[in-house]
Amino acid sequence: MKLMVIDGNSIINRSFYGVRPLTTREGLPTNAVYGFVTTLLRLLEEEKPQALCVTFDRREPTFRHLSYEGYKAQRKGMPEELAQQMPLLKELLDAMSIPRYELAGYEADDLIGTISRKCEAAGWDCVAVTGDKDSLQLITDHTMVKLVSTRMGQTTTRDMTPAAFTADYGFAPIHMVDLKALMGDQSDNIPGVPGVGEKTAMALVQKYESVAAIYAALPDIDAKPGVIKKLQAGEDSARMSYRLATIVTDAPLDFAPEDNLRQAAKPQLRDVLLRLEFTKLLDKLLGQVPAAETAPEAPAELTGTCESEVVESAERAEELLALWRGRSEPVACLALPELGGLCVEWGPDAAGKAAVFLPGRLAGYNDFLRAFFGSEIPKASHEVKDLTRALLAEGLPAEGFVFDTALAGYLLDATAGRYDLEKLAMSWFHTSVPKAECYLAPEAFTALGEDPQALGAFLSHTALVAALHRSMAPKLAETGMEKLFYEVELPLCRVLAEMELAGFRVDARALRAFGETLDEAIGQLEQQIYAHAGPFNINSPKQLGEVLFERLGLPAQKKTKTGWSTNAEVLEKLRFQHPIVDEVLSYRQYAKLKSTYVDGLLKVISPDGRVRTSFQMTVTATGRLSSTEPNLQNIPTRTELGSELRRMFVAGEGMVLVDADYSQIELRLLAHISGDEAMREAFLSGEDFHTVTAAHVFGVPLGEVTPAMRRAAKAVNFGIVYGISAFSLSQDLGVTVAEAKEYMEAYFARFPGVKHYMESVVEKAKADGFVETLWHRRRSLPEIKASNFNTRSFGERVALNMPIQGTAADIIKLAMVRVHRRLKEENLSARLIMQVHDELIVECPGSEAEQVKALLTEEMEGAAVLSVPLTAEAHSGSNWLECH
DNA sequence: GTGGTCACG
DNA sequence: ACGTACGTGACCACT
Repeated sequence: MKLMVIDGNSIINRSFYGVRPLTTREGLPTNAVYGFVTTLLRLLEEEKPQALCVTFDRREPTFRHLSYEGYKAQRKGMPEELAQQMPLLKELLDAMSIPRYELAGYEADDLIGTISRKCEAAGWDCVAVTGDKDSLQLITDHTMVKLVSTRMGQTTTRDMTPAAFTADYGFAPIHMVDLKALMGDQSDNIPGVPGVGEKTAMALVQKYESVAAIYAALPDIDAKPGVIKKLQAGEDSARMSYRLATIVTDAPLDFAPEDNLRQAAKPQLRDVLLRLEFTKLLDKLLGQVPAAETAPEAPAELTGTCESEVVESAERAEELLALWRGRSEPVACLALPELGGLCVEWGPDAAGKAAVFLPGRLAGYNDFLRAFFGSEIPKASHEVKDLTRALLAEGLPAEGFVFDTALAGYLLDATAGRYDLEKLAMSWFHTSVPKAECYLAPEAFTALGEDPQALGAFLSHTALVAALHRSMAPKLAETGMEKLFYEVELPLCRVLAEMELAGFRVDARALRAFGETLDEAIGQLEQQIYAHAGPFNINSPKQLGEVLFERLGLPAQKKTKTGWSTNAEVLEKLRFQHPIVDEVLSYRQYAKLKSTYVDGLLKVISPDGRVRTSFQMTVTATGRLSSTEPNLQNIPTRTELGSELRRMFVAGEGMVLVDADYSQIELRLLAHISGDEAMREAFLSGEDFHTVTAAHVFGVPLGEVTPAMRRAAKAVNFGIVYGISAFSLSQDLGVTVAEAKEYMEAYFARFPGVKHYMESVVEKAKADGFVETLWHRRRSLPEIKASNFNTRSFGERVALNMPIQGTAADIIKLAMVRVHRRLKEENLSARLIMQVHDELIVECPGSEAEQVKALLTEEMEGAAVLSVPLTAEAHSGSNWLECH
């Protein structure tokens, strides 16, 4: 029989430092528990013990403390994020029916020592799992130590048997104590013999085996005179260290190996795993329990109380529409891709009723959609922007959306990353729902009406939308985000849906021609580079690094995880050392333009000559939109060659583009939010802001500000918005850290309100655990309380940046809704087609250009009232380069 | 799938 | 002493 005993503290510690940070939706750290469980599962697989238990340290002073006060005095308390996870782990072990042992006054390894001896006495084998080399003294023919070590993120174990130990150390395991007694152990505060280190101690133990034998033979031992002297002087310390290093094997522990035989997990295991949000482990740990039995333990409104029907007659559909009209509570609705089916769930509060509408089963399906989505029946749905786009694409109306569970989930936790219904069920109700593939997989999708499982999944997701709405809506009110949600994000869905459908006209011919020019340049540069270094793949940072820094011997500047850094900043510094460097820089620039922009865009131009981006509303942590497939928010502008691409983005036939952008909105928000008088005046003066700042910081009149002074002031201005440090500023400006520090000090002296804002926002973030924008958009910030310096510093920079970047995002989103509304009200055929964070683009007939310019400026400037002017400038032109 | 690089605000 | 700007997405090489 075999028992495995795990050193709980040792393994959870390793997991904490070895596993990337993980938290639940509410910010509870779980990485150490996760690491522990995965390690445990692997060990069980490897050893297949019949019995299993875990030991823990107690905080109380140990037996060994009593004999030596300094013992472990230097051990630091565990970090808060780890301490929080200890009770979680214990709860999880209990749920898994794994016995755990702790005893006041004893450490985990004392308990392991005791347990291993009791196992042996009962005729059992014992496997002790720990990362602590101390325990190697416990190794016998029947006790093996599985030594866990973490190297470069990889956890490995070594089976230490008597043979393995002796091969490593050259003496028997029991003399590990003697080794420790001589060499000491910093981390355990065992002094050892002063002046005797690992080498000397190893040699002594290998020769004489024990401390007792060494001192018995002194001074006639085979060692240098100096060592003998140190041994003589350190005898007391050696004997005391011997006691300290000896693991207790007779702790008063009520233990019998057979009490630890593996047992079935307790029912609450499911709850514990759900609370920890260990979705992936759920299947593994609940093991062979059939799927039906692990079906969702849904909140009341999600369980079997839902009556459902597949609607098959126009009369019934009419009846239902009549029933829903005039409701104040929304119905929940979920549509299949391309409107291939619709499920509507309604009912008083919890008990739901649901109806499914399918094109194959309901004659007049399209008419029903038109009536349903053309009505004011209030609707809660999931990913309203996409549904709206699907409806509009079919020429159908899209009215009455009053809630979006994905969008609400995002506002309530902007860093969660995913907001699909499966994830929301987990994080909001700690329950699992069937996977969306159940009804989205091609087979299920086509046969939805005949497949009860697919239909059931579709229904339960719709019911989930209803349940989420009931839980989320009050939370939006509590957090002050109602206005942001109902007046900005939700109406924005319609605006973005229309923008995505509209697309942006691209001149494919010009683009192809540009591509050919680039190709020629790329080919030439390639030949020049090969002439210096022979052929290699210039696109491979690895090969390029080898060529530059090994073959050509250029001085390497920075390293990355995997090799030499070859980025533009590094190459810039090497430009004058070898002609190849400039060629590589040019090559990179051309290759980027060709592959990402020319080829990338050509691939996605629709037959009508337009590209259609997707705007993501639930991606960024600050509230900005993002743009994908293609990303139209990073079309080049900073270099002349790159900005040529903007010439290819053109207005449609007979149309023009009107582009309007906010002028320095983030710095204006800094002035507004911080309330700094001098900064506000700088904006009110109407002079160039960076120049005014420079005049203040350097104490010179406006007319005497040099370009270098302006550049420095500008860098500090942006630095403040990003959460500045003197180091980064110095890098940015190419000055010393000391000079950068001087700039910052001068800046803060002139703008004390900004300094005060920076301090108070960080302080408030620490108190609240989150930061927010003027419209109460929120970002939770568990990092700001972290014990790790870098993590915490990151949290502080985010605390400074998010309210500014996020408020700018709030404002332009509101402006988009306002612009959209005004364009409609004024019966213009102009339409919004792009947003790039502080810039909006409208496409309109040439005749509307002047009116649209005025309208854009007015609605953008009027979107917020700040204590400084908020200004936007509009230009028109036939392509993006011309109008920006 | 991850890391390096580079395009944008 | 720590190692540094904030927020994104696409492409390429390489595992």
